[in-house]
Amino acid sequence: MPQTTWTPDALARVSSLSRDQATVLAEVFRLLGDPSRLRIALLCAAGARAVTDIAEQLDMSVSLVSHHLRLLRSARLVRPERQGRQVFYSATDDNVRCVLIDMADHMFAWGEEEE
Amino acid sequence: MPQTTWTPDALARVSSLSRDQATVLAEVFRLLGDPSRLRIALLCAAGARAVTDIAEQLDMSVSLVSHHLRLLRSARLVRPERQGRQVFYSATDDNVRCVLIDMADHMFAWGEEEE
DNA sequence: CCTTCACTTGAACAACTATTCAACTACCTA
DNA sequence: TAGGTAGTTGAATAGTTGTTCAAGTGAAGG
Repeated sequence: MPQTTWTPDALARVSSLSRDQATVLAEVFRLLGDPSRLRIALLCAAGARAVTDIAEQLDMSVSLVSHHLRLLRSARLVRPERQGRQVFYSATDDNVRCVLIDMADHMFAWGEEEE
Repeated sequence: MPQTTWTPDALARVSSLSRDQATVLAEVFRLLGDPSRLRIALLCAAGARAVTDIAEQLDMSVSLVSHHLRLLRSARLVRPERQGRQVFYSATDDNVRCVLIDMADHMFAWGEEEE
């Protein structure tokens, strides 16, 4: 059930973003705007995973996954953690995890109901 | 306050998107991944606006705004409505409006709190 | 009809991006 | 130390994208 009213604050903030604010915000959207990267990000949001495991599960080359992880890492969307030879990646914190999963879940449900 | 647990359903759905599902989902993120387009989309989400007004308010050329609106339109994120010589664009429905504003508001707050 | 306003469209171009391949580093173990 | 496993990184490339400019609609007014 869609919400149809927001606080004047939220509306004002959101509809009058400065160029700089929009750039920062868009950067995150842009990173999630690639199918491969989106799947990697969501996988990491669901729990820590090693690079090879991600590559295998998503049927991508390790190199490609690593390249994408570097971008997600530099935007602080995921965080690496060495454990022996493997590097486990996961969402940087609960906040990021929350936003990622909620957005995807929200938009996924939405995508299913139309048409 | 971040949510740290989700229904197994939501987690499973979100972390095991097929290539096709990821592509559809990523497409929307990709569209919002450009600063200019993001600002246009949010402006339309906040209320119906004519193309010239959008261009003026965001300091872009009318042509550029129109190009971006075409992309947002073809993804059914915005909807045109002729009124005399002007064409007013707004979010296609309350659901889209809700998702757009909530996502932006959410991520905007998040962007502010880090660092 | 002609003009003006409001917008759309197509071509063209520079900038950027996803992917692959090969070479490289880091860590473990035998 | 030698060798294998796990990941990173740089270059190269094919493809995509944002923006601009010029030309093109469609509607209203004279």
